[in-house]
Amino acid sequence: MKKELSKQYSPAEIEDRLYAEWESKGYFKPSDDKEKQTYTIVIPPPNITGQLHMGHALDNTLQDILIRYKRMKGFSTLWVPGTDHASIATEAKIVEAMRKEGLTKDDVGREGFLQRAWDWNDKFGGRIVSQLKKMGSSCDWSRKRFTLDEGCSEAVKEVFIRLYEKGLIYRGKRIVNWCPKCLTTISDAEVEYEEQAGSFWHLRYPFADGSGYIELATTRPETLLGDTAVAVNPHDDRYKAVIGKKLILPLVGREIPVIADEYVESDFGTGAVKITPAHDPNDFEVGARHNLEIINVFTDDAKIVDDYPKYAGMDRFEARKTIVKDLEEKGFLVGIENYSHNVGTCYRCSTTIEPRVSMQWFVKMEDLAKPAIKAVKDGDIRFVPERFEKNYFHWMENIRDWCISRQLWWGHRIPAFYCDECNEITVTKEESCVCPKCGKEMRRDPDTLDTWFSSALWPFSTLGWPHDTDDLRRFYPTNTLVTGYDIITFWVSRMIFSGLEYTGKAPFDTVLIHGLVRDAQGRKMSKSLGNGIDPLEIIDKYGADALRFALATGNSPGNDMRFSDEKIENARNFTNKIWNAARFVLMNLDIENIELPENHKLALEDKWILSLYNTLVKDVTANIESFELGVALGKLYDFIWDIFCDWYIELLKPRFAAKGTESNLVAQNVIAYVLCGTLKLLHPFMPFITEEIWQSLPHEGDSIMVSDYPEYNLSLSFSDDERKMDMLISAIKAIRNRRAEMNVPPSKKAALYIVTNHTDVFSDATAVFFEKLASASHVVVCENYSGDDAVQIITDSAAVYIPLAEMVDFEKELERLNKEKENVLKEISRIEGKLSNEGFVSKAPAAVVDGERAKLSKYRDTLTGIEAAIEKIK
RNA sequence: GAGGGUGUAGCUCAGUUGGCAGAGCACUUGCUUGACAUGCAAGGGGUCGUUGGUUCAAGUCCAAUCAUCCUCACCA
Repeated sequence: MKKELSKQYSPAEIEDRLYAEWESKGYFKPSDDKEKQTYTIVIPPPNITGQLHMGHALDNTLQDILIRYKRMKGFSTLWVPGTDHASIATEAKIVEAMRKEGLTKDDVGREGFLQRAWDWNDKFGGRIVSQLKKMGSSCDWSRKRFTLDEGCSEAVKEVFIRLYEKGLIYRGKRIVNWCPKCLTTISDAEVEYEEQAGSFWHLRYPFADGSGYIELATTRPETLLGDTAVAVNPHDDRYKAVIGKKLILPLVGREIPVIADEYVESDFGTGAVKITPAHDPNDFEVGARHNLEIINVFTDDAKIVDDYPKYAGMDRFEARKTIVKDLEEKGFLVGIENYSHNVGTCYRCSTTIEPRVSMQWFVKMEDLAKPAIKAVKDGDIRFVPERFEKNYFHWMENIRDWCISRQLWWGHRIPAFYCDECNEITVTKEESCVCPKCGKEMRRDPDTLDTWFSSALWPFSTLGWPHDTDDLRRFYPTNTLVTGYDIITFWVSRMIFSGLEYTGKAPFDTVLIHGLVRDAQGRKMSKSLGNGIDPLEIIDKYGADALRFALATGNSPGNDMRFSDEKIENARNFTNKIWNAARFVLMNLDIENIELPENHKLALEDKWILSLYNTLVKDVTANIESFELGVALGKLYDFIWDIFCDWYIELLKPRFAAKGTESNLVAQNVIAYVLCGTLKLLHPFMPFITEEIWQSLPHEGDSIMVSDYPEYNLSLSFSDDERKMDMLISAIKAIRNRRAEMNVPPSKKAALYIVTNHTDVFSDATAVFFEKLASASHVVVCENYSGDDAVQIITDSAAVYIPLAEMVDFEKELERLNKEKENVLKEISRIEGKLSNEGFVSKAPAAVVDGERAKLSKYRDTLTGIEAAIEKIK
């Protein structure tokens, strides 16, 4: 049972071994007992393109804390793992890899391309899984899923068909965001706007009848080729007369009308706007209202189309220069103004988005959004912290239809078929079909679905939906969703409306939001900056527990955090501290079983540590229940380091030296009991080290991870003894303090005379503490001290005299005492002021008032002591 | 344009329901004290951004203001 432990903790030796044991024993799977209450988390599936980064490390640490806690609390827990095919990101990587081989998508064809994509998944999908295992994540790997596996694909088809039949999915010619590099549409949510310095070109368009010009301004002169009108505000007096007149489009020569539309703001620019329905979302709407022609001027990759021979094949930015030059030469350019404006870019490749009119599939959002808003308003789902509900509402209340078709191959192919003969559309789960009207073989839509369409179904598709499986009945709805604030709109909101629409239930009850992990300077970690930190390197160097500690401690929900060397070193030091505390305990342990502390004749310090431990159990439990994981971990840190190590272990050393005594036996039982319980409290946060130590201690059961979580126990609450121990501790600290002030080395032992009313506390039994911890040669508790030439240390419960007269400068000592007296008097008058305030005494809770009274009496005792000391010196 | 976050020790950040301001790192001093120098002990260092308000009591609640960061929308 007992092992020799090395002086320094070496995580590398134990982590992989323990993880393999846990997994092989099936601890990650839910309990077989189907009556047990369940607790379920689905993992935010990492993309198969990447490897684990610090964001994942944080996200999964938090999930593992929750799932391990609930497992120990007796829930049947399930953490469903999996990966996301990440259509656009993966496809871009494969295209890039092929480019290096000199190949294009068309060269290898759809089948060939998909083969490459699956190969990619085999190669990289598994890597992220092994990285999650390194973190200690207790996922049920037997239930691992992939957004593109058979089951998820079936769920996607089912949803598509249901929505189509309900009229909530439609196909339409709309203006969409087109990425000319990725060669696909992207949704509104996937567009990132960035401020760019640009120009405002003032142009003039001549009237067809030769009666002068109308002046307008544009940031995109190259789209002039597709202009089909110029719009003004109907109430703009400057232009009322010209509404309906024709203009000649410069360079092109086409006749276009002047139209009136409320969209135009009279006081912006010249009050006249060129309208290009094919290449601007607002213009598209104006065009629709006025029945304007839609003239597309760009190819897929944003080059000018062949219809304009002079510019054909030019890139849009090159065309801009040429067109501006031509306009200038022909006298249509009035001037150029510097102008900074927001430009939409692709969230994957940062290429400037080209709005483009095309036939796409959309999800009609209005009806889906309403119940999703209600579920959060009603509290069926809550966000932690709550403030993110506002973001959610804002997004949901202003939602526009969701463009779901993507011109990509890697993804769920849209289950729609078209008849080239009679234009019939059929939506079906089948892989091919013939036209129900004319019997001709139908052509399948070549496009795939937005990758978020499948991740929106993740909480239930992973459990077997649309089939009514055991897992779905047992584990759905899930409980907590843990994710970063950056994907609330992309993912969380879509899971909520999807869950409500297809299963009739909110997919989870709580959304725990965390922030970003930034570098030590507070910068976002990114590839381009090269400031990313690899969690696996950290694990190799410091261990997974240290990494988990560094990520979980001092972090509060929804807030960004910095990751730094100091933080991880502190975490590593903490693991080492725990290791050595355990090592000390084991060195002094010869009991085979830990007996409950109630059965023993407990010493003061035993009751004190048990009482503090008991409070810790209550606090940590409450903090975890309310998702204050950082606070809970902070309390564990303080208890282990400051209370357990720095005090209790030190207090016990004399008893451990006295082998074979009853007191020694009691000490063994109490310290083992407290250590064991504390390890359990810490286990969800730091699973490896706690398991390794727990296995070395006397224990029942096979693993700490399936042991019972400690419960608050009223019979371990000893408030009197806490107070008594505090008297001793503050006396010891005061003595140390004085000795340090006087530069007395610890090796210089001195006699202590303690004058006190609390002879039950300052007694023969506790004298040894002063010898061990306050450098006392011997301790005398007496009614009063009559010897002269002593250093006097006054606490609220005792006056301590150290005959060290030769080391003390009396004048300095008097000065110090007077200063201390002044401080105490200040405190006394502060509290007296408070207590003489009628409002405070009558309105504040009795406990607070009593607390103040007790403090006052302590300070008065201290004052008496100080005054006596001053008297003595004089 | 709309919404939100943050502002606490030199630095990075906690601070749960309002009840005497905390940690880590850094700094000063002293310690090879029988688990740990990845350690022990003692210490210095804060008008809790600013101004008002509510309250017996405000870092905490309210209002305003300054600084800073973010999200959403977007006017050509």
